[in-house]
Amino acid sequence: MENPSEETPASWKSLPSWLLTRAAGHAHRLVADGFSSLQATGYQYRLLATLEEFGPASQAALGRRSGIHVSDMVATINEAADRKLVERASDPTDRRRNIISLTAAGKRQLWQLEKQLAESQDELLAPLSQEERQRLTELLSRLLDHHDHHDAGRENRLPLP
Amino acid sequence: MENPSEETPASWKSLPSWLLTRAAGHAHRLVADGFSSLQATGYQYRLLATLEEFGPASQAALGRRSGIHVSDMVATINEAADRKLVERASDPTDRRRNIISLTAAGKRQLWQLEKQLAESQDELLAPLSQEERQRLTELLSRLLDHHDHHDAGRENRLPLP
DNA sequence: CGCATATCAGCCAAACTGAAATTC
DNA sequence: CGAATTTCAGTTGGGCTGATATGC
Repeated sequence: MENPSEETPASWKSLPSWLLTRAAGHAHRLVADGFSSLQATGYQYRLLATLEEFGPASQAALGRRSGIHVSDMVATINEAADRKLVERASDPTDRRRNIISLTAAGKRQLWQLEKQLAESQDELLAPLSQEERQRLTELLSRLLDHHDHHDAGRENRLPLP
Repeated sequence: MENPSEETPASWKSLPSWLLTRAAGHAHRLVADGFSSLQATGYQYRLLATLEEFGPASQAALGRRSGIHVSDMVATINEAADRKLVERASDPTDRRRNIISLTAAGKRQLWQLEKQLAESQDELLAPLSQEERQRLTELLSRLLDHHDHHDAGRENRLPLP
């Protein structure tokens, strides 16, 4: 989507799910554009930020902490390791595991990304006052709390044949 | 993403862009699941709703009104036509155009989808009061107004070499 | 001529699934 | 043995681009 620009109508365009989806689209574009100016993606940022916040960890643990799927984590780490932003070392105490850690270059890259990210948030929220920003954040948090704790354990409860 | 469920932390998880993206994810899942129980997708719904609201039109016009890309519109109409939900007739006054119109079956399907959609909205907003729902809607609308009218005419203004 | 229309082929990022090999 | 970990290959739905053929 993302270019009505000609005719503009329609009932469903005021539905909360639509507004949310579109707003998220703008947010995603702003953030992704900011990141790409530093040759990074959302996955790259989340990997680095999780490493800095919780320290070195196995790929599986990083996946759980960052919400990145294990199989995507492999590719994300591959790229970060190629660019010397993280290091992969095998865990001597458990030979299934790799221990991933942040390099100095990775930390510098993370700072850049955080700066970019802050600017993106500001651009995203530009039309809202401080109070409004806070109210939006609070409403969205309430929504997420509900659905995260409530929809958890959904999925495989299908009506079996 | 969509299953933290083990460890739960992280600074960036309170950023507006993140909250928005996640909330939109839940919204999308709820709506898509509802639609899929009627063998439909968002594109199918948007096509039918646009046809009902504005009447028969060419594929290009439907694309502009619904925000569905012309090339996706082709596939969407193909499927709807196969299922007799819409009819394709070539425009006698302009032989480039097809005129697409809603069939009776298409209208019935649209009603079902609208019912489903209303339920999804309610499930999505379950944790919010009426006033809160309205405030959320209003804040999101403000965000969209700004970015729709403001980011329009961005893209190809790159810093040339 | 330049423009609009319909169609087709393919790309992209993000979130997935499924399966295999290895080690605990 | 069952369970966890890493890896690879593939899929999905939504939003795209680019090219082509045709008619205005």
